[in-house]
Amino acid sequence: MDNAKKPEQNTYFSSGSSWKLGGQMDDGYFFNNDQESSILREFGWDLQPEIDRNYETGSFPKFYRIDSDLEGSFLFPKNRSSQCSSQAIPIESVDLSGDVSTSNPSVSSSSSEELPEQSTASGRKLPEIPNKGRKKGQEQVRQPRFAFMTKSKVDQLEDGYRWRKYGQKTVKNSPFPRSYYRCTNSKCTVKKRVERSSEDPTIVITTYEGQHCHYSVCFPRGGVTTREAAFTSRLTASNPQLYFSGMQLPLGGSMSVRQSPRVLYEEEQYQVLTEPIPQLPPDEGLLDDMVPTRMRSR
DNA sequence: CGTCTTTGACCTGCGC
DNA sequence: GCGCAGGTCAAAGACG
Repeated sequence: MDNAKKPEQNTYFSSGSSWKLGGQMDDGYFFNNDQESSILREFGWDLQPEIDRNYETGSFPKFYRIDSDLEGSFLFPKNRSSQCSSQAIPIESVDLSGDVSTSNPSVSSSSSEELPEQSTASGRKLPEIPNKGRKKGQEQVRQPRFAFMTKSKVDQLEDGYRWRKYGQKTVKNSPFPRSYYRCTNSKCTVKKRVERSSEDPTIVITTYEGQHCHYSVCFPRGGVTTREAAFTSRLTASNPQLYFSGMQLPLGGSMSVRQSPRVLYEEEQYQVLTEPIPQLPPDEGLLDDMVPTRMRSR
């Protein structure tokens, strides 16, 4: 990555060994790169500037609205059965242990290519099956990964899903620890890592691994509902099999209640967009995913 | 009381 | 074989 050309506030995505695409907040475009925009258009997305929030909030800085005719129909795609499909096209996994700026830019964003066995750029295999439960020599199945860097003052970015922290480790050559989270849905194996860049402490590197096989928590809770939630839900709803650079975008509904609230509210600049997203009737069998136990019991 | 975070211990793979 | 680093487990405590 070229730091000299790096926008002041931006986000980079990666699902391979390279980071791609910076999006500036103040120019109204997230995917302001022709090549990347064309990729998105291949997915049938109609790119329109949609959301603008500064990095003080810890939210995604910029989104695009897609398929304007989907308004009001998000959260519940017509083809619901595909939500849990496993048609992710595996691609090279992200290796964030090293210098992301030295990654290989030749990794294509095309999702039409199926690549063989996944491994990190360093060749290190990462455990998927719990170490203690894995037999020696047992094949490790790697989930596709998707990572992005976002300028943010808070570590926990809103992504619409509820996460449980299960570990934290210090990172070599970095003063900032790396946190490990798992999706709180018992049936969902998605994990994410959150760490700050040692080179630029204002940058949060979030790596998702796996696919959510459920809907995000999308009901407004305590008035905390974001337009990002609406948008991201729309993304997964409109194209549940959408994988950016090989993996489904890890996007979902409103922020989780336990997403480090102390951190969030300690940020004086933190502000919540109050425009509500349309509430849609819960679907059978997905109540667990969409309505937390506490809410249902009240 | 259920859920979540914290944190030290443990496991595994890799490089030397 | 050893040390290191990344990743995970699980007990304890905090929180609402």
